[in-house]
Amino acid sequence: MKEQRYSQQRERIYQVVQASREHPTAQMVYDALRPELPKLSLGTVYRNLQQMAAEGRLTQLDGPVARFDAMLAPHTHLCCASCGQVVDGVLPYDAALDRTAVAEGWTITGHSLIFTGICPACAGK
Amino acid sequence: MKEQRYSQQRERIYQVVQASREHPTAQMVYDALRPELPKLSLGTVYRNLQQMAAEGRLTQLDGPVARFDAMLAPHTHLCCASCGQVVDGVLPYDAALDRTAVAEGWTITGHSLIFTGICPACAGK
DNA sequence: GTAGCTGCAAACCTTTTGCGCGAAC
DNA sequence: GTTCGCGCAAAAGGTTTGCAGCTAC
Repeated sequence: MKEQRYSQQRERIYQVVQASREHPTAQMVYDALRPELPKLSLGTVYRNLQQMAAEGRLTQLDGPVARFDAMLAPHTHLCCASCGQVVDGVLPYDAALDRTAVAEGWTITGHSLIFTGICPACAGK
Repeated sequence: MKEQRYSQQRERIYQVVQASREHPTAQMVYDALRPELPKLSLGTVYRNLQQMAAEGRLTQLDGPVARFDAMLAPHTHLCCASCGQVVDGVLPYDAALDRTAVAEGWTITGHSLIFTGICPACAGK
């Protein structure tokens, strides 16, 4: 395992993901930081998000474009089919499911429960 | 709504997705059809998969690369974290969840339950 | 004859990567 | 001083799109 050094950029990227409630994409993080770090590179954002996801410091949400979540406690998500926004769900994550889902030979490490629907903003269009 | 015409390509694309149990990607469908339809274009595969997904004739599975499923009955999926393969899960889909998950102002249309783990093939590496 | 669909190729967007310089230790 | 991280730019997927010709109706 490689030694990891402090970097201002990584800390700010993490803070942006943590402060946001919208599970930002790499591009969103980049845009959010551009005003204060004008020299920031999008490649750096990707590198750090991926690194923190690998460490388990962030969770990566699959989708057409990857989103990141700093809330590590398992929970569910709601995804709007119209605008693509993702918000946290109210239903708790049921870890017991992982035990009942075992299939022949598989080792289950977790699950993701994503509800699809229309968000309030898009419903009124 | 636009009128839709029959096309040999679309039918074969659908049949490939339906016949496969691996939830193929566009590229996989393309490769599968190349021998019999050498002039087939990857763009045509994408266009038709997307069109059938929009119609509800296929389901699109999110991920780093999009996969398609012709099994419309709700069910769960197992995704291998190592090789990325997706297989159908044994646990039935619980439609009742959609009613309990309602958040302020949202209209829920369905949900996706994806288990992550290691498949038998990758476990033995 | 009139749309719709195809094949082809270019464009797009997201994500990854190679490299030389600057920063952390 | 050594190693790691950054910024930059190019490359690498995956997916979409414009267009001219062919096809279903």
